[in-house]
Amino acid sequence: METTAPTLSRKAQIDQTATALFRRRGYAATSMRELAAALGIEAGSIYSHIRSKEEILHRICFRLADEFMAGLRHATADASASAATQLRRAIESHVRVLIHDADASVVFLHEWRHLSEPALSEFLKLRHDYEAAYRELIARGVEADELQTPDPAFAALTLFASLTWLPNWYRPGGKLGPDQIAERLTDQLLGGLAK
Amino acid sequence: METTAPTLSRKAQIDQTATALFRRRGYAATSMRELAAALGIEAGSIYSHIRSKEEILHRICFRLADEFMAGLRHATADASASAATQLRRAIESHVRVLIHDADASVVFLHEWRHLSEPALSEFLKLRHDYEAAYRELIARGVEADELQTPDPAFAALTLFASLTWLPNWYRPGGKLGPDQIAERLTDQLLGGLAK
DNA sequence: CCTACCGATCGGTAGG
DNA sequence: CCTACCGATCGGTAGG
Repeated sequence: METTAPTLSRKAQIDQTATALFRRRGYAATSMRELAAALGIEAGSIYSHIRSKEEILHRICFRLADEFMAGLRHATADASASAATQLRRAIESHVRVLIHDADASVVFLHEWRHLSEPALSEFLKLRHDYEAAYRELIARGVEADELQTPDPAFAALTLFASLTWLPNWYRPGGKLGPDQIAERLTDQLLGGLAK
Repeated sequence: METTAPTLSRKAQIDQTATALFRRRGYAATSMRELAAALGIEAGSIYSHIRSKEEILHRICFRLADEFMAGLRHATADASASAATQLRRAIESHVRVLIHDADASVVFLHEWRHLSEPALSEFLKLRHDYEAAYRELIARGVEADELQTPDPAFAALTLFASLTWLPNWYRPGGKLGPDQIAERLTDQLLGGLAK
């Protein structure tokens, strides 16, 4: 019987193990020697697969940025769908990424500030565009009278807040799945506004 | 004319400067030499006022825990007030601490994990009790039919999410003051539920 | 509060 | 992938 677990390349193993460590202890507090120990090799050996510690962080942050962006594009691809529907789909996609790639998501959310320039500015621009797209969706929904909220900007803030907080409480196998979480967020945070 | 600015003790200056640095760069990524430079003294000199780097973090985290706890106690002291009123007052108090002590609040919210035992466990217990008190308030409000929400536990999560996210967007002098933010949070997050 | 320093650890490299 | 090591920097201390 052959093994079914796909064999990760050493580089992929490094990324995966580093992601878990960066999440648990923070990027700055994680040493390359800890990472090496977790991989069962010596510290120096890591550098035949990667160039620097920050390169790992860079890869994690921008890979996740890509995933979130791709989900958003997919959710808004159907121009015939209402803004409310596009928003719900976007939230669902975001929640799925958070849940499916939980460790990397938390690193993406909290450790990006340790990127140095010019990566830091690139990252912030991506995040700004992502958030702007959500604000735009909410604004369109309000304008089309599909959504109602007393303060669209505030609604967007609470939405991002809840999405960012999710990894702090979500446990796989809990009573709420991705779809139900997305539904609750869409309904409750935006004022139960899907009319 | 006498100076009105109160002269901070050197220890208080160290705490204040460290708080700003810990917020901006993170606890682990902030060195005592950076802190010393920001204070205009040499690194070794800091240690005539404090015992260790972690002692500073400890003081920040537990001072803020005290502030949040005291606000909660004050908000719930009037037993004749409804649960909804107590909840609104508690949120107002929390928002005021976040805004008034912004740097320290962010350190409290994100850098506590660098505390070592037994402080870490003490801290987590305080936070757990604090969150439990909010869940209790929400549950009492729902039971008394003063609040309505499809899922009280979920409402509590979105509330903490929004409170934790606030320092990320709040700018002093913006259009929303503490009271209005607290009102929006109470109304919008809990389903516009103050009947 | 400074000078001078401690041992430990950091990210990273050379050579095999 | 390991051994052996680099210079830099870390938190912290002794002595004045």
